[in-house]
Amino acid sequence: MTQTAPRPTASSWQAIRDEVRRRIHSREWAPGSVIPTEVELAASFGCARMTVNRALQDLAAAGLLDRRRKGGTRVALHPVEQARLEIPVIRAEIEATGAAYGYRLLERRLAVPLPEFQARMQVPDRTPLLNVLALHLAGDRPYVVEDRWIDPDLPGLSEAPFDETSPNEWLLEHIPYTGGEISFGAHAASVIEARALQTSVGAAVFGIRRTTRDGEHALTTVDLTYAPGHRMRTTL
Amino acid sequence: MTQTAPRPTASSWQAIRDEVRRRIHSREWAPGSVIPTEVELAASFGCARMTVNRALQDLAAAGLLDRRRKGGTRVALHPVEQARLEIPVIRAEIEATGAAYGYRLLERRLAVPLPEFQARMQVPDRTPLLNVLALHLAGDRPYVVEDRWIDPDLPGLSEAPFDETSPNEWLLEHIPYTGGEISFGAHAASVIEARALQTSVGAAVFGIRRTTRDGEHALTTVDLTYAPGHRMRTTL
DNA sequence: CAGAATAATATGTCTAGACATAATCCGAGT
DNA sequence: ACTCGGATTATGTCTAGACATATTATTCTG
Repeated sequence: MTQTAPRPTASSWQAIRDEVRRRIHSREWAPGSVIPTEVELAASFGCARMTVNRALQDLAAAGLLDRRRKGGTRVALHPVEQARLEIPVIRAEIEATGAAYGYRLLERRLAVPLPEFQARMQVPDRTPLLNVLALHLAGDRPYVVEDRWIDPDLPGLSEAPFDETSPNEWLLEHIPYTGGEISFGAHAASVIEARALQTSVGAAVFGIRRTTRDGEHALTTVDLTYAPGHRMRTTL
Repeated sequence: MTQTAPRPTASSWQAIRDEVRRRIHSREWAPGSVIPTEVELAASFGCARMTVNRALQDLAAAGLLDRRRKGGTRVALHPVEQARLEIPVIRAEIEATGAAYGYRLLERRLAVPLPEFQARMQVPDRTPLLNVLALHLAGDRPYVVEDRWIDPDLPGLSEAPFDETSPNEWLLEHIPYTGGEISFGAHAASVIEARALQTSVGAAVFGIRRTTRDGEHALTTVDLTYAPGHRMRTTL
C-alpha cells in the first residue's frame, strides 16, 4: 500500500511534479533559488524533457515556481499559498451534509436597488432591477438567506417564478457567464436576516458577496448570509 | 494589438482551450453533453492530438470539463465553481493596502490548550504547547489578532522570541510543511479579541482557522481574527 | 567605455507515433 | 433475462526530435 520503495526513476509527469514539490517543501531547493534545467532533470529522472516540462508547468500554474525563458526555473520567493474553495450550488451543499433540501421564496419584486447594489451591478441611477429574497433550509433549519438582484432583461426570466427553484440554481442552469467577483466576510445580522435565519438581530453571521458577469455586463449580484456557526472549509 | 483575424486554425493549445471554453460558455456545447473526441477536434483544428489533449486537460483541471476514458469528454453539469483564494503572509497583505506594517507581541507562554485546540493539534491530554498571541497593525489601526498554538519541539523555536517577527512569518520561513486545513467563518468578538482590535465585545468578526502539518504530524494551528469589516476577495 | 549587434541558452510548444488503461459495448453461454 | 468476458474505444501518457521565442551573455564597434 505504502510507497515503500521510492524508486529514483518513477517517470510520470505527476510523479515528477510530486517529487519536485517535495524538494521545494523540504527546502532542498530553497525559495528564490534556481533549480536544474529541464534537460538536466530529464536526465536525472530518466525521461523525456516534455515529461519534466509538463510537471514544472503544473507547479508554475500553482504558483510554486517562477519560470522564464533562458532565465531558468526558480522556486517562488513567497510560495504563494492558494486555497481552492469549491463553491457548490446551495442545494448540493446542503444535500452533501445529509440533510433534506428545503426552499422558500420570501419576496420577488422589481425595485430600484440601494446605491451599494447599484454600484455592484454598474447600472445608472433609478434603474429598476429584479430583486429576489429567498431562504434555503437544511431539513427544517434555516441555512442561508439569498438576497439577489438580477438584470431584468435576461432571457427567459419572465418564465422563472422562483417559487420552486432558487435563483441560485436557475441562473447557473440557464445563463452563461464568463466571470465575476466574490468576497467573504462577517457582519451583524440585519432584522430581515435574523428573522429568516431564526436568530437574533446583530448575531455574527458569515456572508458571501458575489457578482457574476458576462464579459463586461453584470448579470446578477447576490448576498448570501449563512446561519450562525457556518464555516467554509478546504485543504491546502 | 487586438486579435483582429480569428483564424479558424490557430493551433496552439491555449488558443484551442480558449475556443473550447468559448463554445462552452456560449452553450454551443451544452452542460452535460459529450463534445467531439480528441481525434475529431484535432482534425477540425488541424493539429496533433496532443495539442488538443493539453487544452482539454487544462479545462478539466479548471472544472469545466469531465473526462473519462472511453466515456469521452463532457461539459460539467454544475460547472463546479472554484475560487482560488490567495493567502498571503499577513505582512504582505497589509503592505499591499499601502499601510505601514506594525506588529505587537501580546503573549508568549507554554500552556495546556483548551480541548478545541488540543483536538486540532492531535495531542494527548495535558500536553503543553507553545501559545503565542500577537497583533498585526495596518498603520496604527489593529488589523488582525493571531492566536497560535505551536508544537514546542519544532527545531529552532527557542531562538524565536516572536517579539519582532510574527509566528506567521517565522514559521513560513523556517518550517517546511506538506499541507493542512483551513476554514473561514464569522463569530462574535471575545473579550481578548475586542480589546486587541479596539472594538466591542460581541462585534461580528471574520476569522480564519488553520492547521498546518508535515505529513500526519500537526505543526501549528492558528485562529486569525480580523477587525470588523474585513473581507477576503477574489475573482472567478 | 558605452551601446549595438550577435551568439548562446532555457523554456514554450508542436508533432507523429506508440503503448497503457479504464469504461463501455456487445455477444455468448447459462 | 442475466451474467461474464472479450472487443472496442477514448483518454492518459511517454518519446524523440524539431523549431520558436524570450532573455541573458558576449563580442564587436564607434
